[in-house]
Amino acid sequence: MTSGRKTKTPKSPTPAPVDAMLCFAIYGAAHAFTRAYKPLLDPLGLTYPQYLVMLTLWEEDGQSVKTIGERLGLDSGTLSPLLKRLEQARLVMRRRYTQDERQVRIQLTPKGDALRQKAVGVMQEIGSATGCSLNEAETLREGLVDLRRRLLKQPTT
Amino acid sequence: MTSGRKTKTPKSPTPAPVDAMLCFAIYGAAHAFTRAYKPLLDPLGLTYPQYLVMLTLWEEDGQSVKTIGERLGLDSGTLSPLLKRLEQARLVMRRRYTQDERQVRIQLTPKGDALRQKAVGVMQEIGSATGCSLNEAETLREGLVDLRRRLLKQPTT
DNA sequence: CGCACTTAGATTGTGCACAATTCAATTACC
DNA sequence: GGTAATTGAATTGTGCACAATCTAAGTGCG
Repeated sequence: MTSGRKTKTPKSPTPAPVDAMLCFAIYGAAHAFTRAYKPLLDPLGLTYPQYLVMLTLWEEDGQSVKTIGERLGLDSGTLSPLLKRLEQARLVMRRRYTQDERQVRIQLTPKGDALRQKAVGVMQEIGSATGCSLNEAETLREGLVDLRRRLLKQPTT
Repeated sequence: MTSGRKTKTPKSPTPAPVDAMLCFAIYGAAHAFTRAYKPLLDPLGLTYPQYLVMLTLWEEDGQSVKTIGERLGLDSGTLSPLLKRLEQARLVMRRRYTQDERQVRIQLTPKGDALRQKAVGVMQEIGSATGCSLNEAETLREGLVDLRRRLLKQPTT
């Protein structure tokens, strides 16, 4: 309540900035996450988006590009070069399915699978960095997932 | 303790993915926001980060690049080209301060100031697209701001 | 078969994001 | 005054993100 923000330019209508503040907050939190992960991921040779892709593969190996894209909300234009870099780093292999040669199956190499061990430490450090209880984190997560679903549901009109 | 999430590949240790899920959620929500804004911002000729910069200028005109960067958490390497595009679009002007010529003062043009009117509509549409009550939005926002603060507070070791 | 249609990935072009570097202006200290 | 250190922007290089486009493989229907 109160919402005592000082507006310094009262000449034109500046509407209640609640939604603006929410978009600021998400924007800032997303970047903060990326920055917090960076020093932990650098020793592993992974960027943050690459780490997210590896997480999905550690959870289930051998997914197609499309499947990974659906989970992370990314398209092939983003994933193709990213997966190429992971392939160059010898963390994954890319093979066409024999039944349907349009699909590319992404599989962990032994090196990529082994990296999972180190990732465990990363997750723990981030967990402590957030300083959240599991309850807090889960509440926040649910709110975000909900928000995301609602935002994507709009056909834009 | 407990952390009863189902793991699909039990062969290697996949730790409780609570934090991983949170980082997924933030990542996804941030992208969802960008996508939700895109069709609304396209007619204005703004990208989402450009819109955020304009929001800060509508709130307070004549800020330096450094000030804008601190508010949004961006550095000059990101802002310089972005502000140049806004200048090319005749939405802002860039002038050096006379007292300290190292600083660049970003000022709205009449066109940039006028755009504020249309932005009001954008904010309202997004507000309804989220389908959140103001309370929900505010709770979520506070959680994110908190999280961000804690993440950034780590000196990384 | 032959043709339109759909789908999976890859490619191209624009723009954001940051680390590292460079440059100029200011400030501090002698 | 003169040199060193600091500060504000800009530049360069790498990588993410998406729209639009393209190719090739699969599918449907006559």
